[in-house]
Amino acid sequence: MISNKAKYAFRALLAIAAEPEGSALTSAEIARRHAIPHKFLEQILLDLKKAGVLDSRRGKTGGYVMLRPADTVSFGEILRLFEGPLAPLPCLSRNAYRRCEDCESEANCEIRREFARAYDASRLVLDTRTLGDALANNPYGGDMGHEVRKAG
Amino acid sequence: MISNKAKYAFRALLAIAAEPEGSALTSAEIARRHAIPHKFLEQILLDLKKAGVLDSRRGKTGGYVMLRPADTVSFGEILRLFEGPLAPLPCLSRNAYRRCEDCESEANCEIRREFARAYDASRLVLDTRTLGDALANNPYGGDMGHEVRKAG
DNA sequence: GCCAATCCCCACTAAATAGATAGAGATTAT
DNA sequence: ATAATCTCTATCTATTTAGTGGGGATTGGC
Repeated sequence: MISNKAKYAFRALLAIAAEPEGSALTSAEIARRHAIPHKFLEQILLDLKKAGVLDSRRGKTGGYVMLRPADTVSFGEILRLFEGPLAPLPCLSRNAYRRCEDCESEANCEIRREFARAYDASRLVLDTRTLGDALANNPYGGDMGHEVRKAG
Repeated sequence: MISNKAKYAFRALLAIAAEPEGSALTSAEIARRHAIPHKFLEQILLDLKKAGVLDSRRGKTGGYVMLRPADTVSFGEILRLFEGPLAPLPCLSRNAYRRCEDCESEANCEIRREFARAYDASRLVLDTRTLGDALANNPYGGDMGHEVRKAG
């Protein structure tokens, strides 16, 4: 199960990305819409800003906007930001590799071999699908050009 | 990342399943071989017994044996036993479904839709591959008949 | 019958993580 | 000025993880 924090992050990002270009969304409004504790959400949005995903404006007409286009932000990237490595074993993480202390031989480790298969399968999805894909309501992830939302 | 507990469970199961039929393996021996804290491992083996995966004999010649054949025990089953539902969201778990409290419509939830894709991919692997497959060192999971170990 | 080895059961603890809550400071439009 | 917003730091509580520890029950060998 993913954490509430990560789920809140996705809810917020999808709301911000769905906003018309140039128009900012406040943390209070996002919190209200999705019943997210406001101060908790502020921390999350701040993390997303520090990670270079969001930009923000302060003051009366402030709020958050996407810094990068929604179709360049993958689900895997956001998940890693809030949950740490996605790999089921430290010895399978490319980004945060650590050897299992009790492992005699990675090449012969049955656990590693089987989990690598599961991890590869889910990573392929998570690192491929983007916020843009999700908003486009496009089950097979084809190129949608400039379109953002396809009517149902 | 999976828990130590789950990892220990896999190490123990693979050791027990690799044993010749009818010969039992003691918790002390498994703990020694794989540097697992003994008392912690005992709890794990007991859980596996209660789940109907292992059987045990007490007393001087005691130890643990597989209750079910290794090729009927999937990685997903063991993982669920120690980690709870594998689904990334409660609303995606078949076995332990719970509605997301803040969700207005599951059918229209972008987060649910995307995570379903990732979950399907990894579940397909975890619920298909068995301890037997892993021990057979058989990367593509074909039928190995009665063979348990294929020489390298 | 006794002993030692083993599994079985239950209680407890220490550290880390999740999920917030709180308060004050910085910036900006009006 | 002021009110609304983002920004930063600290703190708190509950849960989970990863064990540890002390016995009790069962069994085989003597």
